[in-house]
Amino acid sequence: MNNQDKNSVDFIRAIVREDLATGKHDQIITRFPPEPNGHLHIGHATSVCLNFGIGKEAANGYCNLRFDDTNPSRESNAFVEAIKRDIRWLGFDWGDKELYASDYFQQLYDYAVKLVISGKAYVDSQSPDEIRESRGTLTEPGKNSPYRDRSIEDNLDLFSRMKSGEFEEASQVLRAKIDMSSPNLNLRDPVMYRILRSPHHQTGNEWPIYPMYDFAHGLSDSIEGITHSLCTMEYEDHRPLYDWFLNQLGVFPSRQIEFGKVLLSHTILSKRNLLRLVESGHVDGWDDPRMPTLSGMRRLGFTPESIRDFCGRVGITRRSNIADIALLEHCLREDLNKRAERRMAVLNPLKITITNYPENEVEYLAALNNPEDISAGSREIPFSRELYIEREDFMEDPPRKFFRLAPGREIRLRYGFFIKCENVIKDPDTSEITELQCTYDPETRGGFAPDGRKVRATIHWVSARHALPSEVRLYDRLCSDPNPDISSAQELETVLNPHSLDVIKEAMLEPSLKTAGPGEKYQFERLGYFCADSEDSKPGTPIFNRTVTLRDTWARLQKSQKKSRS
RNA sequence: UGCCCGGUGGUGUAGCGGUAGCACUAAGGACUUUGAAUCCUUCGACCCAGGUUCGAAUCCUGGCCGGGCAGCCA
Repeated sequence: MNNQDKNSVDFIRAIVREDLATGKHDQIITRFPPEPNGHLHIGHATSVCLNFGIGKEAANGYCNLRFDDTNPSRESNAFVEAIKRDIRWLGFDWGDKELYASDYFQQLYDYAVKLVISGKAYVDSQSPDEIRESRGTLTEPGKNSPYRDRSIEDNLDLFSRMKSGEFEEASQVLRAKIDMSSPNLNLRDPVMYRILRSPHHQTGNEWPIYPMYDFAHGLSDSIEGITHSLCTMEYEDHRPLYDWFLNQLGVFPSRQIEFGKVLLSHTILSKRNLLRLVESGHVDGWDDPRMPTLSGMRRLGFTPESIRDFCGRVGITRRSNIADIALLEHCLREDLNKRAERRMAVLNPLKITITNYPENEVEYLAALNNPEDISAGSREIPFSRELYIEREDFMEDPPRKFFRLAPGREIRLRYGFFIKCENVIKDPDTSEITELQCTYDPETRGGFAPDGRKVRATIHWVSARHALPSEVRLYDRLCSDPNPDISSAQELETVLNPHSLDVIKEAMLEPSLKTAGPGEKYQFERLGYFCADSEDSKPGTPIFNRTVTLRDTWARLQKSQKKSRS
């Protein structure tokens, strides 16, 4: 049984496959139904990929984008636009199927009237408090409303007066007449319509009453002919109600199927806490590169391909799960490794002088843009007497296994020359190293030694005179804890990674980076993947965000050495 | 002590009656003009207890653990 079953699909695709095979459906229609009251995040990406993915895979299938806009008091058009942008960016397309539950308000109202006429719905004039009290609890049944047995005529009259705006908010509701003693709370005469005076972003002031989710959602699905209505597990208890409305009305029976939400380690995903982050100023807004929102991830430098790959690898099940952010990062690196052009940049510069290199000379050396993709070509980088290298790449007293530059040691400058450290210059007061004096071997141009001698290390560098000083923002995971417990954390600070952002005001970049446009992605060799910030970069002075580091075996080695020493 | 769902290595997932596969992670090694990438190796799991069966991760029962549900939110 050790052969990979290539036909293995998630349980939802298995159902779809079966429905096609049995002829239950000859066309598959799904929908992605965001409420326009927040931003999409990585958790939503699973659902986007699932719904649009299935819509795309099935023969002549498709997926509607339907905004679930039944609560005007907390929704807005700005969210509609942001959500559309994010889905498009992720790589999905809804054709002309940009739909709104509000498109069906009249139809939904007519359905409600039908239920009133058939004695399955009634207007309840209890206060919200009374309704809540009579609903019962998890362990006790509810009690019937005193208005439950109003005549159909009275109900019709009252409901139409609700619609014409005669009543105050919260004074009346329309409820389905089901069973106040049901063990499923959703079936205890759920509210179908309430009175809301907020203007609606799509329908303006046309309606004073709005349908509740349970009533609107399934019927909207049915109206659109949705065959498989996919949602997360918390709606499972709503399924009997979903089916009840469709059955009572005898309309197209869309099928609701639930799947488990995907959480991500080392971050926060709940709408409430994301909002807290933004409002408290811990992050810079919904698109702060630390945010797990799609807009934040886009700004950080994520590619849509990597996110889709991640969603596919995590898969779909009915279990609750927390995916490891390391998997997301892996998907990103894998994608960027083959696509991002390489550049050199020194984050923490240490000046070196090549003492045997002529004072005013400059020469240009060819560097591969992407060793993984020769078609990416090459570029020329200037070399001169004074250079910057990474401070971390030199140690005066190197430990075992440190292969980089050290006194008397020869290493290679990438695409440059072999250099040897001859002298270390320090600040006499602080004894901080201020400069290294090195010699180079002109015979090693391009990094090859004609005599065949080897060096242990190759490091990156930038010509001091030609370097582009630039701001670089080093982002890291939002939370230090893999599974931050924010339910009990009063202070967000207790779960946030204090080093989620370190700003380097003056990193030294290779000059070719001067023209990097917003959103352009590069690998800074030996450091990581970086993306020109789309908000704060100016023409000629890009600001770079570190999207993700390279895997760093040396850093890990150091860490474990430190640990074993202490 | 209500109803519903779930429980396979650290994480995610496959397996659907013939005793566990894949990916990520981790550890080691090869290679290397990125301590990257690539390649190879290794560690590592069926929640528990009964039952059915020649045979159970798969079916049944009970328990334990985790999640969801008491908005005129979605």
